[in-house]
Amino acid sequence: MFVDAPIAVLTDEQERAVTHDAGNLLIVAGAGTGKTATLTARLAHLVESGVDPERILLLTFSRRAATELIDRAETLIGGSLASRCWGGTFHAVANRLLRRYGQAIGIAPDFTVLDQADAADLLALLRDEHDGRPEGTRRRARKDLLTQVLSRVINSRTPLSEVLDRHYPWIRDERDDLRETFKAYTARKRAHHVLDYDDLLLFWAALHDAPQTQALLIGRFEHVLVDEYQDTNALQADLLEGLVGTGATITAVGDDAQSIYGFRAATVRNILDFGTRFDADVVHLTRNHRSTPEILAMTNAVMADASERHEKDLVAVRPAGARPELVSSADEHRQSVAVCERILEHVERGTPLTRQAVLFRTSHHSDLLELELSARKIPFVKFGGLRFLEAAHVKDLVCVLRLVCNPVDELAWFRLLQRIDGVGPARARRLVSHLATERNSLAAAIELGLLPPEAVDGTVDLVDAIDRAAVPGLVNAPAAQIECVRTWLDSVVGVQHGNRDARLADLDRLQGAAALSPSLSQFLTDLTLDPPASTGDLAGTPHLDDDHLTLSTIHSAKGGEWDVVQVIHLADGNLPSDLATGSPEEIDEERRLLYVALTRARDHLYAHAPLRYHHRPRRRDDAHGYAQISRFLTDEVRGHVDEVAERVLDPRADLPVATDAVANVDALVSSLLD
DNA sequence: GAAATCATACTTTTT
DNA sequence: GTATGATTTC
Repeated sequence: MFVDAPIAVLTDEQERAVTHDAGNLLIVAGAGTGKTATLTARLAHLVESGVDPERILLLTFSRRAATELIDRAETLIGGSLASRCWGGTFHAVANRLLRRYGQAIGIAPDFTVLDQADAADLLALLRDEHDGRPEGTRRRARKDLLTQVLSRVINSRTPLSEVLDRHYPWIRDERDDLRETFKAYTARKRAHHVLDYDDLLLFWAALHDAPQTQALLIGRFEHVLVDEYQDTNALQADLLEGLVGTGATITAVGDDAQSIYGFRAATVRNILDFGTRFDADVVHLTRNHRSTPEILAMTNAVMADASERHEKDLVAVRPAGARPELVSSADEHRQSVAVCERILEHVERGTPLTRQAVLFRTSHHSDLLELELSARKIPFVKFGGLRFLEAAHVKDLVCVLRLVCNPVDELAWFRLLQRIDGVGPARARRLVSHLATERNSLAAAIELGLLPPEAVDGTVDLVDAIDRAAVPGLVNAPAAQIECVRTWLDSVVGVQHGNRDARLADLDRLQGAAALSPSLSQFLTDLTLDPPASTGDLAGTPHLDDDHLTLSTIHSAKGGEWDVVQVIHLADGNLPSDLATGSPEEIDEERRLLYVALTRARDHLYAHAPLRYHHRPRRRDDAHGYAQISRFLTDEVRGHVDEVAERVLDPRADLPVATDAVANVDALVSSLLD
């Protein structure tokens, strides 16, 4: 996916960044200016100049990005030196540090990590426990929202009431309930040695704050390299400050024009303030080595309209190429056809599928295209969007496995017990508190009448399965452990939501992936901290050898580049998404999103705009689904593209013909004549 | 207290 | 079109 050729010879501006040796450094690297090459070279440079790789920390946005950086640095300097340096996401690194040093601040090393869905479940559970049923018929915030609110409070370090006012005004009057729920949630997590994503960062910060652990960490990392700095949040910036406090030198790389994670409380302030806050030198990379001048002219024009000014335009260094095309199609279906035709054209002209990508704002934007691709037998791998982990059957498997590792995992019990006929939320809750206090006393629970008779068998089967998988002999054989619980699991899979066969296949794939893990708990942690990013990730390697096209959300395409890029659904409501047009800031972020998408292209860029949507009229006053072309494609921008109408347009010709209309009129007339 | 039915926000991007 | 929560039913 990341195919950019390393730049053999560094430019002057890159060279300065690579060899900088006077404290903290900020590299403002515009799109395609050789950011990865520069970071790689700097890593290699550090190692060659004698820094112990063990004392280098690479903070990236995904584990994939970290391993790629390390691999490339290795090829530069040879040997396996670089493989010893630390790398990964903020969360993954926090996880490692806390397992090693957490004990000193009261974190048991065997904590489990809650993913967002778990956190939401727990919050909902506690809210119900706490305020029982609220008076009146008032409708409460849904549980996903609870995690969002709390997470924003923590990551942006902003008080609850302010977060509510600014971002969630419609649930402002639930503030008191929310506060109580959040407190109970925190207490419960602490009591059960469970950390959520935000806790990982908070406790990492605590490692810096506590004198004992800070002493341990002094000198632990000499150099910290942070990628995609524009997408970090306030809490993460504080973490860097903590690292500086232990003697680390920071190199941050980012581009304020590519900041697209505001919804996760990321703030451009981080990159804007870095220079002063960390007393850092700033180097700008402005020469774009990736795209043709024609493509750059268009992307520069898109950013020119941003309400917030950014660095000056990028300068192209590549020779002239083809102008980007703005392709309008009659509707979504024609758009898919147009995309496929261009893909095949480029394949014929010598660009393999792996060097082509189709990008879009939201995951389901590719639904129709996926059908068309399958029909034409064009292989693809999709990145981003609904994750594997969120599917009910996968969560079920994960919960059983968590119980194998930790028999008192309340959340897991709570979820699984409800899979059993005759057990709902109320019985599940009572059983959970029983099982959590008196381990393994299922028999006692049955005697106490906590289970209705018809549910006994299913529950016994579940407990047996877990016991079988938890025998000491299997501890280092995750796949075998999964096998033990499969019989029970397979009996409940798909009962609620159907689609049984596909779900069983998913479980098979997970089992295959688990076989590669050293232990079950390691497998589970990896799964939550570094979930499979693409549909192909778990399918095993054969998939990846094949020539395949990349489909990706724009968010997941960050950092990637392809020879041919097609961006689809450039219509108002889709990009900008109509869910994100509430404030000027949000619209600006949507614009940057488009900018990120367009700047992924090296040689050929196509922007697709369907003019009509059959399925979903975006607005009531637009009942026929006619679309406005994205507001970001202004006349100025369109001056830099060739406009292609996929087909002579008379959208009305596509309206379904009401075959009985004439007959109805005739019937009416004849009835009047009677 | 579980299961079935109903009503109504909400619909995205990810560690 | 969907998923979650509230309500009613068994």
